Amino acid sequence: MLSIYNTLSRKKEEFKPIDPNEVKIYVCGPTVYDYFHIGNARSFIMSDIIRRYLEYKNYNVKFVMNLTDVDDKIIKKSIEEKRSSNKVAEDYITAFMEDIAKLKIKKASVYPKATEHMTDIVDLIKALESKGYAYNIEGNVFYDVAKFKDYGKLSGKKTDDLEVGARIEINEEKKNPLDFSLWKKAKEGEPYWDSPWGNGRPGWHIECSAMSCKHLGETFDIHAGGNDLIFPHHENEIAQSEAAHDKKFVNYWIHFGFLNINNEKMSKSLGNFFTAREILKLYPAEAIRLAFAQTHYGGPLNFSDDLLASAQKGLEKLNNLTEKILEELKHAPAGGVLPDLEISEFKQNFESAMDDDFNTPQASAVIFDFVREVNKAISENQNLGAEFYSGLLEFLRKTAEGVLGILDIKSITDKEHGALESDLIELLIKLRTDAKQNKNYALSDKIRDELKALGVILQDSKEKTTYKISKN
RNA sequence: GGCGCUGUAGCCAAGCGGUCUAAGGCGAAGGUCUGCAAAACCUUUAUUCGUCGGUUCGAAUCCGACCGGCGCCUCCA
Repeated sequence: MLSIYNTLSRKKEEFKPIDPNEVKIYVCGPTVYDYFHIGNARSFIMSDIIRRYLEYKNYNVKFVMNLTDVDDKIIKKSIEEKRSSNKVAEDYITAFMEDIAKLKIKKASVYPKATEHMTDIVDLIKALESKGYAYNIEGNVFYDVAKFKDYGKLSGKKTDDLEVGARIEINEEKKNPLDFSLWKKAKEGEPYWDSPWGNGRPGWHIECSAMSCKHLGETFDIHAGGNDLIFPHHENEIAQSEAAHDKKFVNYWIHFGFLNINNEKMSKSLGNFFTAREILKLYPAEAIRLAFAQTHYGGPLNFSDDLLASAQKGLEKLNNLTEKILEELKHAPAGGVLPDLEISEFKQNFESAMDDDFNTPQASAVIFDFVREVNKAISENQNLGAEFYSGLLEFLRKTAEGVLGILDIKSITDKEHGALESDLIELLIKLRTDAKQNKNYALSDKIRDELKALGVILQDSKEKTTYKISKN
């Protein structure tokens, strides 16, 4: 049984999708005015793991991530760079897709863009207006927060408290400082769309309400995003969608903790960020994913080089074992020995960890327990059967690779060199082994050193010498 | 001021009433293997969970106070 911590109730709840076979998820995607940073990547990666686990559990997952491609920041950037805001958005969408792919994040079912949903957005605002939740002041349309009695139910805020403590700039036009823009009147030089209130563009919050409804329906299962979106963004989405449709908007709200740097939130405005692409030049996606998976998604995580370095180090263990399994699978006899190791137990532990509000730290601990126990079994037994090894591989394929995305079996299979190269290396190893047997250590060490200089690392074990290509 | 998160070994981090003399990763120390080395693998590594009280047969886990870190209330994943 899967349980999920729901921000709405502040409790773990049993997960029951509306349709028993299909899960509908909406995750707030990027505003495409820049490369996304590694803190944003945490939300994307964690929502990817959630999605993958639901698929592991045989749900059909409809996963929607919006792209905000019209916004103040994009306009600002387009002015700075003297090119159309369309072009700015387009370029960063391309970059976004590249980075997402490098992080091994599965593609969403749909990436709806705000600019392609103007009709839906306008219709939604019209519906709110006709129900008395919106008011128009000279082409600027605002949501009337006072009309929505449940306002604050997600963030736990009371409108009174907000009014007292808020640092909201008083806008003379608005009835209430909490009211937010649904439609912004176009200013000189800005992109605009036609609407019943005149030329303008949508506010940020309404996009998500309109697009989630369009692609997932008026009520759907899971809505996820960063902690900082709880208020006001998600609160406003609820206000818009529930006021317009008179039904519950979302059943489960999931929020991700921040990635901090020196215990401070990583953010564009503080300037203390690294882009995901920078980090991807230093570490493989698997290391980044493991580093994130080793902390629960809801808590804060302090980002550092050390964090990624130790994750990468840990990953080598997993890769070594996988490599060993693949190697053994080539020779292992059918019907060989089956050691006393219950793969099903690890599978069960993995599932119960993930079932408990996606406890990825526990789940990755299960993977490492598995690695240790398998290594032990391999060293204690001889002549292990092919059936055993393929069972191991199957487990890793489904869990470490399939759900957590911390293993890439194919990259281990595809050695980065051709058949000729591997034959030549094998030849040198053979010559070195002969030299060793003749106790010509000067020569054997020379071969080892020269190969190392070329990035080929030899590893002697009892029966044979193997090699590894080190990536520079 | 309001709302929320958080404090567990040298570092990162699960656990949230008994199976905890507390997972897992990094690091460190031993060991196996080896001509040597490297790698790999194995083993060990917190009687203790910010502090002080309380509840309980029993608390890292619940309650209270205090101390410390962070975030949201303005765009932000």
